[in-house]
Amino acid sequence: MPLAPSIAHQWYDRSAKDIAPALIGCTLVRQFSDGMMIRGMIVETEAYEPDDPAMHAYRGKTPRNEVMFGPAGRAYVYQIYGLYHCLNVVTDREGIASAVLIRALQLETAPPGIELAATTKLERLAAGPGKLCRVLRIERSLNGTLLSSGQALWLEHRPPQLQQQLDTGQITLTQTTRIGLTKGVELPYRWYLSGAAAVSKR
DNA sequence: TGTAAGATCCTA
DNA sequence: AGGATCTTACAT
Repeated sequence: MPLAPSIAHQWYDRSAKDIAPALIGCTLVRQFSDGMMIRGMIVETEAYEPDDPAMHAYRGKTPRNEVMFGPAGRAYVYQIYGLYHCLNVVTDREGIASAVLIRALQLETAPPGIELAATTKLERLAAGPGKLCRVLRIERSLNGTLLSSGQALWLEHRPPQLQQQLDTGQITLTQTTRIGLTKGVELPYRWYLSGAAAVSKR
């Protein structure tokens, strides 16, 4: 089976609310310097738009958020609550701050070195933005990483079979409001794969 | 230089 | 419902 190419940077050059649902079903790949890989299917995303009060760049450019003003197809990684990291894909044209938060992954296999206790299901290991960054060892050093084959992180398109299931309605996406915010709470910018066990919250 | 809030997660 | 834990942004 040939290797799937990573998603090209031009693909991300649209608004976050267009990209967020399109990323559901795509595969996130984390590759380490020794060649080890962890792969998981994206099952939950949230969009953050320039005119969105919940967006980190709502009040302009700062050192933390400047990656979001750059070209699409890079990683925006920040630390939250002093304990966790969150991974975003930068979207839209250069100069427009816009990003998609990756909220949950369905891992393909248990990551090496992580023992699954009897009570810990694989589906819940990356069910949340902080949890998936912990499992994939994504931290602020990866902020600004180009999402491209051979880098530390990249994305691959939906497998044809999944695309067909979406086209025929066998599988559907749910669109709803975002989680954990105090601003922009009414905006319906969260999407998840209906019924997926790895979704953070239903 | 101080401080309040935060795109989370786990336990009780 | 509360706590862990610390960076960031903005006010003073």
